[in-house]
Amino acid sequence: MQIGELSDRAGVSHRTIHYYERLGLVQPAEREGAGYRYYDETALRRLEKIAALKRLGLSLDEIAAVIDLYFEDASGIRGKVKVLEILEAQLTKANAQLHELATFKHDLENNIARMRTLITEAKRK
Amino acid sequence: MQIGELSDRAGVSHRTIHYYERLGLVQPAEREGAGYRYYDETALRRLEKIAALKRLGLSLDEIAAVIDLYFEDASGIRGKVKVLEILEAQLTKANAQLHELATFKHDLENNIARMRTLITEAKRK
DNA sequence: CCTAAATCTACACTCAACGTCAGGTTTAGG
DNA sequence: CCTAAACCTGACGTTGAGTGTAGATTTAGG
Repeated sequence: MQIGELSDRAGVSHRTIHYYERLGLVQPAEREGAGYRYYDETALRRLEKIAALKRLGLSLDEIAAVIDLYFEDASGIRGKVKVLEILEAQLTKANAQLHELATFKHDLENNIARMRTLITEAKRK
Repeated sequence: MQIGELSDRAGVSHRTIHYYERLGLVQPAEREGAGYRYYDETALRRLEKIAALKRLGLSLDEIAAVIDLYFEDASGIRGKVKVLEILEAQLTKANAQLHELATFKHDLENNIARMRTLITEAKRK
């Protein structure tokens, strides 16, 4: 698959893929002859994973630090202790975020109920 | 309280507070005489709320759209239907995010366990 | 009263994460 | 064989969220 199809399927622009490539986030499986990039399915899965991690608020740099965990053979991971530290830091962050998100959701639901009441009252008047 | 104390207590720079003011996120309680900004405790609470919403991934624009819900008298909120739409969209987003975050946390825990095993093995060898 | 610390405005700069544009090459289909 | 569509690189532009700096003013403490 070429970059056009990949970008369509992943829902990102080809320039974004180029950019991610420079950051080491995705690499084409092949680059023969004229220099066209050819990708396999794992590239798509990587882009989807990147999108998911972005939604959680990770920067592209942070993503670069962990993305290989999802795709590389476990035994091939270098600097395991370092990676472990990153993961544990992220876990702590994730827990805090879960807590905040739950609170936020609760507040939202309260506010929505409040808004509904106000709107109904305003209409009745 | 002046901007220096506020920025210290909120853990943001005074430049950031100026910036937030331009976006309508915080306003000084008073601006008498020489133009110095004087804040009350609610300003601090607003800054803390802003930080919390940022941690959830809201942009400053999105925050501007809802921050008043937390501080303004409910009956004073203009454009209630609009606000309701924003809130409901955010609730949907929050639910999706909760789900993703839970998955992410689960993956993290698995990966941490995996790293631990690999490190232990490497040491024993 | 005087000076150092705090504050003011305004403009410029940074950084991440892209998008746009220009000019050139390559490939697939009629 | 030819041309439109897809691709390439490189340079520059943009947006969001600030940070830095300069020059002027103000205020508080000795």
